[in-house]
Amino acid sequence: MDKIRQSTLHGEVAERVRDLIAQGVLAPGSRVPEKQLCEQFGVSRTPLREALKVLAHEGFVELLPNRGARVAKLTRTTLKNTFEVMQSLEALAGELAGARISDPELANIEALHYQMLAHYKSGNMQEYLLTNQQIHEAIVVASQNDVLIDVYKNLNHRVRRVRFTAELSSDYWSQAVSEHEAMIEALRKRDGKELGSILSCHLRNKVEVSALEEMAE
Amino acid sequence: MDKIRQSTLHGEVAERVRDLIAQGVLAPGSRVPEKQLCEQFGVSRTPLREALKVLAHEGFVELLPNRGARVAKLTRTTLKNTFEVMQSLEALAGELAGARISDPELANIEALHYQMLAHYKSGNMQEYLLTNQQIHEAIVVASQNDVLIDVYKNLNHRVRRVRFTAELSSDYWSQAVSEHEAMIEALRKRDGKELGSILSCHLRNKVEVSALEEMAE
DNA sequence: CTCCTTTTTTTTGAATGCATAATTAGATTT
DNA sequence: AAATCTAATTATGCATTCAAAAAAAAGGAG
Repeated sequence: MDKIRQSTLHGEVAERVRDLIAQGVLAPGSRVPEKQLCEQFGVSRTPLREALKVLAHEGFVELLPNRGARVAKLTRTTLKNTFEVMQSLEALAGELAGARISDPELANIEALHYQMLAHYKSGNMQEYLLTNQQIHEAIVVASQNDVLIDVYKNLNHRVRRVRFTAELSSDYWSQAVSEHEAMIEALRKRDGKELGSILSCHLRNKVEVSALEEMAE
Repeated sequence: MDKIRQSTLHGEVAERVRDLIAQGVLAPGSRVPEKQLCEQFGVSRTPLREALKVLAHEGFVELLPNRGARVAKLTRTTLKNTFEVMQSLEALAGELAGARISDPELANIEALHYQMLAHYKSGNMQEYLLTNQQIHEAIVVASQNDVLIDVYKNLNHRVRRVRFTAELSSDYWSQAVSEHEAMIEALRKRDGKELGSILSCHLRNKVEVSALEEMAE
């Protein structure tokens, strides 16, 4: 069952702006052109500004007094800090998922896992990273902790713009894959403790950080 | 050095509304009276509504289409989930703080610890809980991870309205105190691993949850 | 008196308006 | 021509206005 899509105008606008930032259309450090975006979206400044307030709170933009919103730069430090927190949240998610995951959810993750392996074999980095990401998200969802899911998704959003652009070294890549094997094994045994500790050591984040660090700031 | 206090009107308003919710002036489930609050704060509806969008994103209020904002109810489940995440974040904070805490920060936490012990001895629950809270916050700050600090503070905000109203049983209370002793010990040794594991087992949250559960929803 | 319908009032969501601050463009001086 | 000062333009922050929706009040039937 899907969540009720509460369509609020400012919410729609926020999502569009988030996309523009993620896609790099709005460059880090650049100002957010209110008027132009209003025309582009066909809305007045009110809902756009409401959206900007939310985005500022989320860390996507910075509000400078009397000079509007600027796209926030993703510094190396912030990126590292974000991954640090996400890793910890994933560890918690793994622990909880071990106890709470449903059979269909497990089956879905297994399916994703084999997909991911296929992408690994064929060397398709883009697809690999996407599927990898979906697995991690699925584990978080399986935690059944709405607050956790919420916070995780928000952090994930923030780093979206540097995601999927990384080049993994083959060493790290193969290690990440073997860790994923262990994760699936732990999940099948519904061993949350084990899954949690694998995830908290899982160096996916570290890999990405090292690969992405140069992109930030 | 304190952060630059960027005073935005909507930010101020958001804080005021948060306070009203925390203090119970705005009851859970009740509607947020825009007009009245505007008069009370002496601002127009624009900044108030901007604040409400942010508060909705933070989980303080819910926005219902064409019927404005309602104060979000803090259900037992949400409360439990929130503490679950906070506990995990504190564990991470402890780990990081062990490696990164500065001498003045440590001294400050030690001072707070003795204060807390004094409140324990004199049976002053209110002051005890407040100081206890300050210690946990100080550890989070000592992690030097801005993202972590940010997320933690936000979650802390959300549960503020049920904080400091709990009645702890003396058993739990004494155990919590002894755990705090161990925490301080670990901090002195700058043993992040140890501190992290103490915090992740620390049942302060559980205690509060059990005491607070009846208050929620 | 209770329940339902219709009208009035209030509230909400979003656009517009306006004063102030910031930016740009142009003029003046060196 | 470079630099500084001034005027025009534009952008921003907040208040106000307006149409549509919801809530409340008044009226009428059973």
